[in-house]
Parts: sequence; structure tokens; C-alpha cells
Amino acid sequence: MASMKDISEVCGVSIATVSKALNDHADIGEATKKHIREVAQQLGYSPNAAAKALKTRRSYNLGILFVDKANNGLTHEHFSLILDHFKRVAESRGYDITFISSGHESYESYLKHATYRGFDGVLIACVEYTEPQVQELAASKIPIVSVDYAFDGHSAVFSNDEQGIRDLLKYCYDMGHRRIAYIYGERSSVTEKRLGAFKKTAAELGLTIPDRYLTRAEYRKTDLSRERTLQLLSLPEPPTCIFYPDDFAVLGGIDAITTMGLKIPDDISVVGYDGIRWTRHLTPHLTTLRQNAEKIGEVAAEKLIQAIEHPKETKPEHIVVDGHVYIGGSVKRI
Amino acid sequence: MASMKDISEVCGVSIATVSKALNDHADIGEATKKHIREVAQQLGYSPNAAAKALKTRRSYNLGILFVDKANNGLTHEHFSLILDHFKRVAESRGYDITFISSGHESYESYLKHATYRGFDGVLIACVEYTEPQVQELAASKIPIVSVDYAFDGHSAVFSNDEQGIRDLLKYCYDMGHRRIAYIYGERSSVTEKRLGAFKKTAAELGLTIPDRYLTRAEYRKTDLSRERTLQLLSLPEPPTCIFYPDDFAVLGGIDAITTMGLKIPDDISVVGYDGIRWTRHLTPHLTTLRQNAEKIGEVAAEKLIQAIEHPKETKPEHIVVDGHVYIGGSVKRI
DNA sequence: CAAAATATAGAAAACGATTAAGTTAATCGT
DNA sequence: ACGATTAACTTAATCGTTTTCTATATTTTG
Repeated sequence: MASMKDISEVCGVSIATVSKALNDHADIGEATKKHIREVAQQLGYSPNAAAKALKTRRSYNLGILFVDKANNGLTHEHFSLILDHFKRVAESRGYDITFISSGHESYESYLKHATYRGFDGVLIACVEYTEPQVQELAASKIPIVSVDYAFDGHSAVFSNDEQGIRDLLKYCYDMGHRRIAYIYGERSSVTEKRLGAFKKTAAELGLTIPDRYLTRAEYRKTDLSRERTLQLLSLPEPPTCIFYPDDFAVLGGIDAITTMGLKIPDDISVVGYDGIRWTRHLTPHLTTLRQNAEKIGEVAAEKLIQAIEHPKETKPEHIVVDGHVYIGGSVKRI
Repeated sequence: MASMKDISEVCGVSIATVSKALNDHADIGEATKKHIREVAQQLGYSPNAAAKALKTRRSYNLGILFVDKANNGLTHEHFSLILDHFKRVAESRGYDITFISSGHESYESYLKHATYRGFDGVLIACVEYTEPQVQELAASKIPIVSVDYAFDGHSAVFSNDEQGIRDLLKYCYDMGHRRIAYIYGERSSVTEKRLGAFKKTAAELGLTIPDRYLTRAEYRKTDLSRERTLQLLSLPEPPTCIFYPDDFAVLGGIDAITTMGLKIPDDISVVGYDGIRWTRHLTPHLTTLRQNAEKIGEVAAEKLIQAIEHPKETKPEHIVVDGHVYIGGSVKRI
């Protein structure tokens, strides 16, 4: 409620002096500063972000573009972990976080929304990266960092899908598995990478993966993965180990497997992807690739803030964050 | 980039006229409005939220206070669902959402942060409600809606814990269970309510619950619930059915139960609380109280916006949102 | 047809902060 | 002791909008 004007009147100085005192400029006397700060405290002065942003053209607010079709929204554990750690770093550097949306009459596009709010930078994660609106946003002058997708001229943070799939596959190979199936997720750049890495690593290991072992399901859905599992297990030569799109999709597989009267890992081994927390409480614990979501979020925030605060010295980078194989008990040694 | 000034110059009208035209005021001619809108479109005009907020004292931005000690943060599925639906309603009404934090030098308190950003209203959920900082925020003049806790003079949305526990207990009773234990969560107003409802309903049903059947563990943690389960099952007269603090804590129980070589639900029945999505993919599906988190979030947003836009006609309300028993297969009929 | 009503637009003062440039008075060097 | 430096403030413009009055032109009314 109280403004700098109020303080200036009480102190008998100009508004400029108050501003400079509170911002600790060098050309205000120590005694005056002290007095002004005391009065500010006493009046319960609070700066006004709108006025400050208007004048300085810095909002100290970061936009988050974070929408997925499946409406998992904030419920998506992997992305909410990324977001959570992004938020922590941002807050520690004095930035707030606001969600970007579109569709409401006021904002006909993400970019409009972002410029309206004057975000200093934007994090893009978990969206259809090729959507025109997203591309438009990425093509603007706003500093941007994205996750798992690279936009021209902007930094991006990736989880190391190649390494993840490779390590997982090697692990299963080392456990003695030779007939390994991969139920992958719906088409996307991430899926491409994982599938490519799977094939490449299989070739390196001298495994021949029949086409029928590679089949598509969906991320975070159990219906299709259940069905695919049934199909795989009724093949004349069924796999001994099945990879799933993610931890969530594994649940569909588990369901199919138990319905068939089979046991994990004795009859069939399964591995997930992401390393969502609750998988460690399943019995047996799910063997999965634990993505370092925390680090991804942190690095994204650091890179974004760097791009905002030092635009000159900052060149777009692609940072790859490794995950690691979480060894549960869902893969049997054979 | 382009401002109203730019438009006014191109159109040869005053800035005031541009403002009024874009806001569709009645005292501007249709032809002029049309022209101004076209030029605005053409120049890629975007309004400036800071300037608007400064002048109108309305930010169209809602603060979210959402912190929990356990650092689950956004990862907490139940609360992230609430938040997600709160967000949807807010966005559909033209409001953005920004997280409130404190601790950074710039904001010594939640209230300071909120007044700094000029939030039109604040949602308080999933925090230590009795913390001085939270109380200070709630005592301010800012419109507030809270979840699962009532602040003086503000509306609050509750999930119906009494009804939830009662329905769950009745269900188990109907399934033939008489020796029912309740592992409840750490002390909090929510826990009090649930425990109270448990005892009350038990009394109504004529059940006598021995003290040893009521034991404390923690929400969202599996260690203590595992331990408590072991203790309960090694009693001379063990329960036939165990209630857990929440779905997550059930996992600890499941672990303990399987380690002891027992089977769910044949040897022991278990019920959770919350109705988190993945519990429906466990085998057997977890019987649990499905909270209507979506509705809680939506109602919270509606009430908050109502309090903001019609402060006069709005009286603080307490809205109770019912959940329902999700019947999985973890409770056996005996 | 004069007066009153209406329609349309502009001028100017905010909102609360920042900051470049200017002012005054005390201090300094030689 | 005199101009130059420096310390400590103030002035005033500005950021992009909104909004209350005014002002003028056009219609309507009696």
C-alpha cells in the first residue's frame, strides 16, 4: 500500500532519493539511507512489481509452457519433477514462475501471452514442439530454453536417451537375455532416439531383433501396452524381456502378465523408463532407467537465467543429462 | 513492442482513443474502432500487463501458496491434480497463475511476495497452515481460498474426510470385516478429522477397536507404514483389514505383507486413501477413497474469482467436496 | 431554427518506480 | 584563496495504460 512517495514525504526527501536509498545507490548518504530504510520498514512499504517492470522492462518472471494433449498436465511426475527443480533454482535467483496458456480470448497465442506478461524468459517442456504456436514462440526474441527438443538459436536440455536405452539394453544382455522386445511410445523425436538407440545397441551386441518384437504403444497409458504384451507373449517364440515406453505403461504389462498366470521376473522380465518414484515400491522393484529430472530442471533454469542476464556472452548450448539404470528386481538373470 | 502510442500515430488519433477503441468503449465510432483494431493487428500490438496492472490495480494474476516440508512439491499427485484443475478454471476466466515463495532476499515473507506481485487473490494449499507467515498472509486484505483448512474470513474447500472414512469403514464392515486397524498419518487437522470419523463410525457400527489397532505412520512415506504393518500382523489377534494414511503409504504395507508371505486380499485386506491414478493399475486394484481433487480445484478457483470480482456479495463459505469409495480388489469378503 | 441532447474524440493527470542530468554546498589541491 | 572536485540530493522525463473531464460537431426536439 505504502509507496515511495509516502516514504519521501515522511522523510522529507525526494522520491528519487528514496528509490536510490532502497536500491543502495552510492550517491546517497549512509545516514539518509538508514533513515529511509527504517521508515520504509515502519510503513510496511512493499515495492510494486508492475511499476518496476514497466520502467525497467524486466519482469523477473519466467513463463512456463507446459501442456500436453493427454491432459496429464501437472500430474505428469517426470515433468513435474523437472518443473519443481526449475522452480527452485529460479526462485533462488529471484525469478517467479507463471504458466503460459492460450485459448482464452485475451491471449490468442502463447507468444502474445508471453509478451503481454513480459516474461524475461520461457521454459518450453512437454509440448507438441512442432505446433505452429510453439514455433512462433520459439522464433521470437524472448530467451528460451527447452527440454528434450532443440529450437534454433536456443539452448536445450536433453535427457540422454541414447545412453539410457543403451545402458538398459546392455544390462539386460548382461543378465543373459537375448530375446528382448521393445514396446515403444507414440511417434516423437524422443521415441525416434530411443528406438534408434535400441536398434543400434542391439546390432552392436550382435542381437537380432525380429520386427515383431518392436511394437508401438503409448506413453503413460496402460491399455495398449497391456494388449501389446499379450500379443508378444503369445508369439511362437516370445521374448524373455520386454521394454516399455515408460514406467506407467509397464503397469499395463504387469497386468497382462499376471492375468496370463505368469510371474515377474521368473517367467518374464520387464523394464520401464523414467524411474518414477513409486516404482520402487512395487514388488519386485521395477528395473528402469532413472532419469535425472532434478538435474534437467536445474540446468534448464541456470541456462535460461544465464541467457537472460548475459545475452552477449551466451551461445546456445545443448546439454545432455545422463540417467542411470535403477536395478530393481524385475529382470531375472538367465 | 508496439504500443498504443504507435497505433495512435499511425491512425492519427489520440492514445486515449486507441485505448478506448481496443477496450470497446461506447464513445468511439465504429469506423474508428475498426481502423484502430486493424492497425493494431498489423503492427503486432500487444498490451502491456505491467502498465495495465499499474493503472488498474488488477493484475489478473493469482498466487499459489503450495509448499510442503517433505519437498514433494509439485510431485504430490493429489495436490498437483487440484492445482491443475484450479489452473484450468482460472485460465478460462482470464487469470494467470504464479507461485508464491519466500526465503529469497527479495521477499522476506509470503505476504510481501504477494503484495509485491499484486496478486488479485491467493490459493493456499498443502502448507503448514499454522506457520506465522501463512497466518500473516491469511490475515491480510487479499482474497484467499484455502484447501483443507479454514482461515478466518475466507472461503475454504474441504474434501469430506468424515464421509470418506465413514464410507470406507462401512464398506469394509459390509464386506464382513470386524477387526479393522487404522494406520493414520502424522498429526494435522486432516488426520484429526479422519481419526475422529473412524472412531465415531466404528462406535456406530458397534465395533470395538483396540488401541493397538490405531497407530501412527506418515503420509506419502512407506517406511513407517511397512513397520506398523509388521507390528499389526504379529499381534496375537491381528486385524483382517488395515487402513493406511494414503495410497502411497499402502505400498509400504504391501511390501511388508508380501515379505511375510501373505497375500492380498486373501490373507489380509488393505485400503488406501486419495485414489491416486496408478493405484488402479496394481493387482489387485487398490480399494481406496477416491478424492474428487478435480472438483476441489475447480471450486477453489470459482470461489476465489468470485471473491475477487464481487467482494460485496461474497460471504466466506466452507465447501465440502465428497469423495467416493473406489472398489478395487484389495478388500476380501469374509 | 434555436436549444438541448447525443456522438465522437482529445487533453491531461494519474499509477509507482527508475535514472540521466542538473544543482548546491562542502572539501580539496596548490 | 580560488577554481575544481566530490558528495548528496533534486528535477523532470519516462515506461504504457486508463479515465475523468472537456471540447467540438452533429442530431434531435419542440
